[in-house]
Amino acid sequence: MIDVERAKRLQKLLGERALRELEEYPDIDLSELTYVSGVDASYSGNEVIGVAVLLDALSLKLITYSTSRKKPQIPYIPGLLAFREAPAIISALAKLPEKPDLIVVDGHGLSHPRAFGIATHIGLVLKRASIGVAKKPLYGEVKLIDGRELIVAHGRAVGALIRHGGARLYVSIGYGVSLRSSIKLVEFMLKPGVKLPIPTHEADNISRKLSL
DNA sequence: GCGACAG
DNA sequence: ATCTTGTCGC
Repeated sequence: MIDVERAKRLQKLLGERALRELEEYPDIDLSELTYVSGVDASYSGNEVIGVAVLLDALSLKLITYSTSRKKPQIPYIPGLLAFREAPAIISALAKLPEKPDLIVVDGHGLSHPRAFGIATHIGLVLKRASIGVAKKPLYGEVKLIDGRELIVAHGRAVGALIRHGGARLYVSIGYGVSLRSSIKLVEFMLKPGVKLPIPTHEADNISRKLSL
């Protein structure tokens, strides 16, 4: 079992670092990407099932996927989701035949109480660009800026609320890619009739079947 | 103390 | 996340 207070202190330390480096995160154009991954987790009995799908970045077609099962080392606590799901997800990502250029995570990135949500956590551990896409808000205020609904947290614009087919998606910077590009890339990965970006939708799909 | 609270 | 009945609407 993980020490909750220790985990929060670690997040605060790494989150402050992430906020400092935020300005240096580069714009990343779709043309620079070859592979993109979508990750998700589900549960079966007392195990966390991590799923990582590998897609062609341009066509968004599924190439393959991998999974990993782990015993949760902590109960679900809002703000500490990564300590519960990231181990299985990172393990699954390591099994893919190719390293993705971008990882789309089911959950928040910098729109987190200590600026260190699961998307940022996974991106930093693997040193890969990542974006968080959550179905519900967690932390930060939505403000209209330049005609866009941005998520402001820790004094900075770290994400955006994107309305898609009646639903709302809370997109936030994960790691290594600017907010501007994160929004643009997620919008590209959204398709009519599918609630989530294709990468996480595919991971969700597979993840759900494996928990049965 | 009260309410909020990703998956 | 997962467990679950009925109900509303195309």
